[in-house]
Amino acid sequence: MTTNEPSRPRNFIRQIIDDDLAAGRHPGGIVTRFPPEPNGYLHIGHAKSICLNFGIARDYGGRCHLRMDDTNPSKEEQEYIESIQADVRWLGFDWGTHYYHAADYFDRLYEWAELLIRKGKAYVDDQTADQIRDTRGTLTEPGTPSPFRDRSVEENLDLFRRMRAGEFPDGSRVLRAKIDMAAPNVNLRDPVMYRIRRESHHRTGDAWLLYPMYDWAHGQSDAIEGITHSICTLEFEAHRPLYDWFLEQLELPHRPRQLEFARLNLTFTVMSKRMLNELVRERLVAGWDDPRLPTIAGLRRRGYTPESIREFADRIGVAKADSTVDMGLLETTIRDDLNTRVPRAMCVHQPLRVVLENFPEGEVREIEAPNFPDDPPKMGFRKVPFSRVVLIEREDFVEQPPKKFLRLSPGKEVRLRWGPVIRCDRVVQDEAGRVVELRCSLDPDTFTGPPRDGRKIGNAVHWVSEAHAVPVTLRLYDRLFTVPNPAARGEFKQHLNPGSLEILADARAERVVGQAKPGERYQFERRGYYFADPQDCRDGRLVFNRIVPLRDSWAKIVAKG
RNA sequence: UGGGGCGUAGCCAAGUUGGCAAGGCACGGGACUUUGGAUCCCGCCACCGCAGGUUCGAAUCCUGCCGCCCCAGCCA
Repeated sequence: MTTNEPSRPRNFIRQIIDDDLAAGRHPGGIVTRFPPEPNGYLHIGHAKSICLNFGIARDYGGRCHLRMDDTNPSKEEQEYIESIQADVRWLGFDWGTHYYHAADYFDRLYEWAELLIRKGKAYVDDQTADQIRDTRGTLTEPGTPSPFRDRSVEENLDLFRRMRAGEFPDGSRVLRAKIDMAAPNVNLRDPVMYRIRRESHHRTGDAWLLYPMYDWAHGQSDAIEGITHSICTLEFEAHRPLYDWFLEQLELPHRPRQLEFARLNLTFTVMSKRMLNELVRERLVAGWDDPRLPTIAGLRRRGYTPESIREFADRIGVAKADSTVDMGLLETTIRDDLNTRVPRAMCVHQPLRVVLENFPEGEVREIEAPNFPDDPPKMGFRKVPFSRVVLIEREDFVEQPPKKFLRLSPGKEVRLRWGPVIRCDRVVQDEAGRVVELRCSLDPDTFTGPPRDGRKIGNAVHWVSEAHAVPVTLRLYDRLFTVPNPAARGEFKQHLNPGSLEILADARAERVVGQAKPGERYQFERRGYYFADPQDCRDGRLVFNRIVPLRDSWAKIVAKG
């Protein structure tokens, strides 16, 4: 690229908007909307849409509305509305005063429905749901018209008003658009516009028992709000002719344009509301905000930042081809984000006692260590207490080291990060042969620099002073499923990863970590990025969620043999 | 032998009017390193779904074929 412009996400939708603008089509500016149905929690697929819609509004100096697509009283709940608002805000977007509900348009929609009836473009159908389905035809055969299709305008109006007044039982009649029962696009075979449902609506209460269908409500809602580009996912592409048809019949001055893009799929997880719902309901996860879930709430609880999710949305792009993004890309993105903004600290996950025999008992040496070694001034320093007994990671000691092993083993040396070089002199085992302690000696000249004799020390391992260690609980999260595409075939729950959560209750962190506030993040050196759980850090107990492990190239070498 | 979409490297994805294939991730190699982290270099043999055609020249235009996705809720 030879352009010096900061790379703006380019995609076919922005292309279309550019063209529209160039043609002078939107003098009032660009208006988009994010229209979730409040019947579940938002997930990262929604985040893609949110970033797209709000991102466009931001970049084109327009606005983006948040609209609850609440046309179905039986599935929607207040809890979801609140979570949706919280999630969009957390992602960093602001709808200003433009918060709406499709339900707020029920009156207008009703008036417009009467208008369609008067134009002879809609009729009341007395058939049962089964009859309607049976007469819709198939994908290859046309449907057959309802016997009620040609009622008079007067009769239709009368019936429709009585439907509204509650004279008929649920499901007994519907209002249908009169389009074409032989249309090759089945969505145009006289789609249902209204159904009767005696249910309280979370917003309109018992004011209505007539509820509009999505197709009838959506485009009109867009038109009412002055939406210029109504961006939705691919499965609505076949609905676009219907979307346009309603708008055309109503002869509204404002004509929003529907555009469709491919929804996000991610490997090793599921994104469908149904499956997510099942996992939560059956307690296979701890709730909608379980850190293993791809929900916004889950990612937030895990410790992901809104910046990383926005960056992820930019990296994956927007197109029309069905695609499944590698979970590794999300992980890389959060690592990149956290790398430069989170302080480092040491935390031993599974401690092994190391006694430094030539260091005086009772003496404590305060070591100054940079919080961000790549650029120390950026985050300053903290004091790390050092004493005769330290704890190191069990896996950093191996009695019979494989080739290329750079950590500790009998007779070998290793550096304690920011501390001295130590040599393993003796291994203490219990009756079962399990290593319980290492007796080591340190090289006092190496506290602040390399060995004077120039000998090379392979690696530095993290450690904590036993006497100063702060106990922490670590929750190591891993992918929720063991296969790349759990939703593919069969029962997705069969592929749940039994190791998706490992709890380490005996981890020990260095002193500074004891001051961590809920919601703070650290990079525990050589292990990964961690997040002090906002809810479970209580009564002085520290619980950290592993956001993502560090890249582990040693594991890769081992795996290759 | 319905309609609507989509097919560019293992995964995403740019490719405006045809001029002769961006970038990211992953992967491989190297440099550097008191995180086997980070960073920096280099590489990643692309029959642009396939086959024809038009053209001096096609991922881009034309024709035919193949594959995948969506649609037959009084769900959204």
